[in-house]
Amino acid sequence: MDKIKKLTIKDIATKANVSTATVSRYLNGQLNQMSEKTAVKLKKIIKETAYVRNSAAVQLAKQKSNLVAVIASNIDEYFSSEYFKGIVSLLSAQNYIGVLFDSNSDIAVESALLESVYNQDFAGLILQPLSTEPHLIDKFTNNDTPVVLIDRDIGNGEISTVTTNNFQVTKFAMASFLDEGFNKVTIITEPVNRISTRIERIAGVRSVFDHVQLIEVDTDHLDLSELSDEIDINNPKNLLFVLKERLLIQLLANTDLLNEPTSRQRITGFVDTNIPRYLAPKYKFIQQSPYLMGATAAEILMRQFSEQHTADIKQIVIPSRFE
Amino acid sequence: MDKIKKLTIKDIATKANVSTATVSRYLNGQLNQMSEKTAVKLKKIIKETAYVRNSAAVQLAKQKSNLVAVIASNIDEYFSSEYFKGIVSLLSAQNYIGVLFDSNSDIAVESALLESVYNQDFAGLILQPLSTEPHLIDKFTNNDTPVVLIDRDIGNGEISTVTTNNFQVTKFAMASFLDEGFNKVTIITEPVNRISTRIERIAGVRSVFDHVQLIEVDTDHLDLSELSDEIDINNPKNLLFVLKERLLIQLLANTDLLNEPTSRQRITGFVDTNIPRYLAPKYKFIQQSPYLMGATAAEILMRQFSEQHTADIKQIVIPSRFE
DNA sequence: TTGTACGCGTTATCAG
DNA sequence: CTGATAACGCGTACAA
Repeated sequence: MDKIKKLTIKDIATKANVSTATVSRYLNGQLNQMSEKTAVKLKKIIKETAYVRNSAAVQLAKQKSNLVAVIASNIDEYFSSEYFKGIVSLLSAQNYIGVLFDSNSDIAVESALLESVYNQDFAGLILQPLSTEPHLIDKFTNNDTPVVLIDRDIGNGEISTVTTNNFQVTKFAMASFLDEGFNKVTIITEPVNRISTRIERIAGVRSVFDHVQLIEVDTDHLDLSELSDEIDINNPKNLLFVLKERLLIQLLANTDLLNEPTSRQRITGFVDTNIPRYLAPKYKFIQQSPYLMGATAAEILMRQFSEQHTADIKQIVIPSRFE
Repeated sequence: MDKIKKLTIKDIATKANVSTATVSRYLNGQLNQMSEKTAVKLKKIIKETAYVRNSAAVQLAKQKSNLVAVIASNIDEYFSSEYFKGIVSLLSAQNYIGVLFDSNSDIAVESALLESVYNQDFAGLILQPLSTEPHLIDKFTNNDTPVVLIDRDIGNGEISTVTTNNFQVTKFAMASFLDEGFNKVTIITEPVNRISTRIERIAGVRSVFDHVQLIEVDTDHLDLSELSDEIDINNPKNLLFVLKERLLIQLLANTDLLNEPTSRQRITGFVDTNIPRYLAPKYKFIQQSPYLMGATAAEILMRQFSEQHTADIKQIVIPSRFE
């Protein structure tokens, strides 16, 4: 039951008959600054002793942690956990740790989290933004802390961003439905606010259809009967386009649209999981690639760690599929 | 665009005309060790300057971080994100940070994560275990790092654990179905292995029904037609009991059980979200309280932070509801 | 190529 | 009640 005394860089230095500075150089990959003999010796000893650096000390000396903050707008959603997985898989390969925070779709929470993250010297930040206030992020960039936005844009071109082709893929899908004879689209979404994904998707619909109805609902307090009153359900040329999977599932499960005599697909939307396909195997939906989006965001972030003056801002688009 | 120089404890001490030691005491809440006057003065200055401690320095000095590792067996599941939320809500109130890791249902990954977490001096660990090897956890307890298990037990009574009443609630639900005239149960689950939740649920079924069929499937590669061949689907007295929500949804969406002429509920299971209820509004399912489980685990963990020799091991049970 | 000495911000100890 | 000072473990000028 004894506490295991952890080795320090000093112990390693002593064992190897070199100075701590040399060990430190080895640990930081500055192998060209020492004889090959020394490097080999250190490699052996470190392996044998299973020595690991004390990350607190590293952090204190370097004035940066190995923590990357990831602020999701809602971690309940499959989309979030999936892109978080993508982020973590890349980060951990470079010994960074992804820390997941949840702004819970609440701008005040987001603001508090950003403040807290800022104060903790995180090495970087990946943010799925709620607000469009760039000044919240300026603190980080002024502090040389790289920031990457994911999923949503905030409209200033200063920050690297990973999104999907919301407008294009929506337009593509809508064009397909137009061909099938639809003449009206009812969009069902959570409140649009200034959320770029929703704005772009709606624009995608409007670029194809003239007759567009927009219904904003609250997922947690959805009144289906109230909703169906608003929808022109008996018009077979009215397409339902649902921007959020949970809403889509609820509608698929509770309307008769699935068992239409015409058996024509009259409802579609953005999906994250396979569940909508269980419910309607022959329907086509728009599917994103959250894992890839996360991995990409992490990659961009880490590139900014190494490059000195993070000159090139990148707007990366990971396309979605309509299928 | 200037870098903002962060204040140090030294700066505060100078401004207040006291020593750094005094400031440190104030920061640690040792208010009885100083005059009220000093305390008031410090409070004012710290508020005005918006000073925050450098957590790396704290960590180095205390030899413990403010990070709590949370290792989930699969973060894709709603159950995980929900209990993680519960954990975070309690931790953050005490300035601890929850770090989410995903063992991805892979014992090798779990083992590697534990090793990595151990080396990073996390303040504590909340683990949803895959393996039942206690020696993986001994390292932590030997090191005075508190550990709490969540959802699943590993069978040695040495570690605090938060679970639900898998056996009891299953038994209760089964008794209700027995009353309705069922005489056989088909359990559909992912491979049982040594996972305590699954074992207990199966035992709950067996405590009520004599005729029990067990089918182990792989969620990601589920062949529905193959499955229905195995099930005695035409026997109206055969109940389907599904241990995993994703499987349950898939079955609900793809079988005709929902539209039985008898309109009797012939399928049930454990659920995490409302989705199964969308599909079958009148059915009864077993619902856990993951958020509460997480909050409870965090509370136990934090109690172990303060108490010296974490004497009392607790086995907490958060009951599930059949409704 | 290698070593020394100091800085990083905080806490703990011991002396007043 | 308060202060001085030695750790804590590592990175990095600067020196050799």
